[in-house]
Amino acid sequence: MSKQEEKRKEVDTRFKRQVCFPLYLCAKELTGRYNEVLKEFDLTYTQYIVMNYFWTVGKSNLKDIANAIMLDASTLTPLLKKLEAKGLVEKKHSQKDKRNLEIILTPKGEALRDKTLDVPERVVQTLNVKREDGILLHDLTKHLIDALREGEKKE
Amino acid sequence: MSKQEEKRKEVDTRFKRQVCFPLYLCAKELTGRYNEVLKEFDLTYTQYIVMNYFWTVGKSNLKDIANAIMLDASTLTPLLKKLEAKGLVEKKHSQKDKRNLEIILTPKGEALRDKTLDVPERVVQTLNVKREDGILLHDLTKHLIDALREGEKKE
DNA sequence: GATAATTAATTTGCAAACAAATTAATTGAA
DNA sequence: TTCAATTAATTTGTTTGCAAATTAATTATC
Repeated sequence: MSKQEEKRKEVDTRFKRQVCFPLYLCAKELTGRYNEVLKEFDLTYTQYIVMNYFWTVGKSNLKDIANAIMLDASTLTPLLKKLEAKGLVEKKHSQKDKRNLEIILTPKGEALRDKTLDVPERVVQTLNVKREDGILLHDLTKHLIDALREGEKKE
Repeated sequence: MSKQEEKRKEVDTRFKRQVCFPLYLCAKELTGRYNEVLKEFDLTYTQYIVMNYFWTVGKSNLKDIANAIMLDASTLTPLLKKLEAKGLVEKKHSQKDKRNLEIILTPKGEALRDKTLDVPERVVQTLNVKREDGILLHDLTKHLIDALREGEKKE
């Protein structure tokens, strides 16, 4: 085996053995930072993600949200109950199909949008990451997610 | 504002607004794949991480593990109890300092090492990611984690 | 040497997160 | 049309994960 081949094998092994761990740590740390900033709005990171979905897409039903943000329906049921308890969303069963749960923003939920506009910026400020690294990280993870979802379709 | 400046601002905003979400999804998906593969060894991803720590470092105490893999002590207490119940580790209070909980691998825990050697490889095979992308992702997240830990020290 | 401060681990309480089972409503097939 | 299959959401059970409070042991201070 040539030196180059050995090197490639070593890097390969490193990748295979550890690629998940730093990723897992990063995600955990970053959502932690979000949670700190979001505390002032009485939101958790996941709740914030769901609210972002509403702010972007508007009203929706549980299944579509679950699909869009890749969360299990059984995770969303209690989460939406909490958002409802906070007066941010309202739920009602669809007339067309009573199985469907339609969820809409309340005025209070709508109003929260502007108040939280600078949250991502505030989080990024607490990390000392170079802009290029951040963009690269974003693109890579986005690309990976797209590939995974593409893969799921075929199966 | 020049076209280039506008572009930079747009990318900046995109980074600030979304860098966390794809990362969060990737980590969730990847740990999910690990969990699928690890089911056959009756291990969860986090339990596997802790076992990896023992396989690399050897015996340790709760605080050092918590620090090394960035998990709260209160997360590890029940996890170690489960590993103990499975007969993979043993716990005993240190003679020198009775507050310290020393944890060591049992022969069964030691033996599991070889059996799980190809787990990372099997997980990577289920993703269709290019080797370079994987290495890049690894390096970026590792770098980010290092920066975050460095930042913590100063505070 | 007694007491205060610190430290290591545990406990408690709460919020994800998913798998598997269940319920209720709709669609499809005989 | 009736009954089976499918679908949307919920419930149940288990594991993470952290924050805050607690317990037990050690170290520091007076």
